Amino acid sequence: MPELPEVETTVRGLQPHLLGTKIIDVRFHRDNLRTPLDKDWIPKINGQSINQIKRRAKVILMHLDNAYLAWHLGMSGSMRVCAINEPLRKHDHIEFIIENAGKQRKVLRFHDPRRFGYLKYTESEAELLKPIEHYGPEPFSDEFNADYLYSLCQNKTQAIKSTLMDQTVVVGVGNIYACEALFLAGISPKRSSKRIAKKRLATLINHVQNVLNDAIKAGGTTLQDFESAEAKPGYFQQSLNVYGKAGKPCPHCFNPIQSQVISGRNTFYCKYCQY
DNA sequence: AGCTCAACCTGCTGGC
DNA sequence: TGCCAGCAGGTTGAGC
Repeated sequence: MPELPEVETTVRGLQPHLLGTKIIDVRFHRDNLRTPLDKDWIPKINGQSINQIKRRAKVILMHLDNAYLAWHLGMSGSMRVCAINEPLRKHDHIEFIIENAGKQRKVLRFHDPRRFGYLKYTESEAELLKPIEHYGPEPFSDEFNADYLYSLCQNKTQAIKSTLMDQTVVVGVGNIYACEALFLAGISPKRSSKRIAKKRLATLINHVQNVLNDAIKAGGTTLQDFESAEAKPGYFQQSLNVYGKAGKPCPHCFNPIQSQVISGRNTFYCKYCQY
């Protein structure tokens, strides 16, 4: 997926098209994504307006008049708004027909080849947030600071990269941006979390924030499956330093970038610049 | 308690 | 050219 910048880009792209519009109809083109799709609520949301669209962690939250929706893009999901007569693409699993104040209709489509995404309907905000209530702070919040991260790391022997990708520690950092932030901070992804000085963790936090911010500004990283809400590709991939660059020269020292699986995920780093 | 790994699914790429 | 193994941005839960 879409890591945090891609989800944020999607939210920003959807807002101008969807806010204030009314849901006319919902169509499912299959029965299940990661979890079964429950059709019972469809009649309940027809006629409701979309009043708010926001992001928490990697989840897109929509507030309707009397209901809430949580969308997760999984590993390959994307959402786009298009003309109502545009032909369905393969893997367009969900459609929301929407109508604006001028009675013009468009369609919101959820596309997800690998079907790791989900759509959840609830009628209370508490229930909406339940699946993500154990999550850690947002990476841009004041809560995500060196004191916080240092104290958490004290009882963790696992690799710092695994800690960084743990959504209960901080949300939104996936494999790409974990690799990139660790490279910029000069910290080896394999280093035990408890063996990193607080000052270095402060540097790491800065780079996590910078890397995510730059990616949001660039409209998200486009790999194979990501498309932003208006189906324009993002451009951040041009500025990746190490991710996916095994064997290519390190931008700092020109030695070849290494790759190694850490906690089941391929990890890219420079063994000379990161320790 | 902390950590690792498999599983969920399809599509693309690279090697033979 | 064509086939097939391997790999891909996330998350969860089982098992060590």
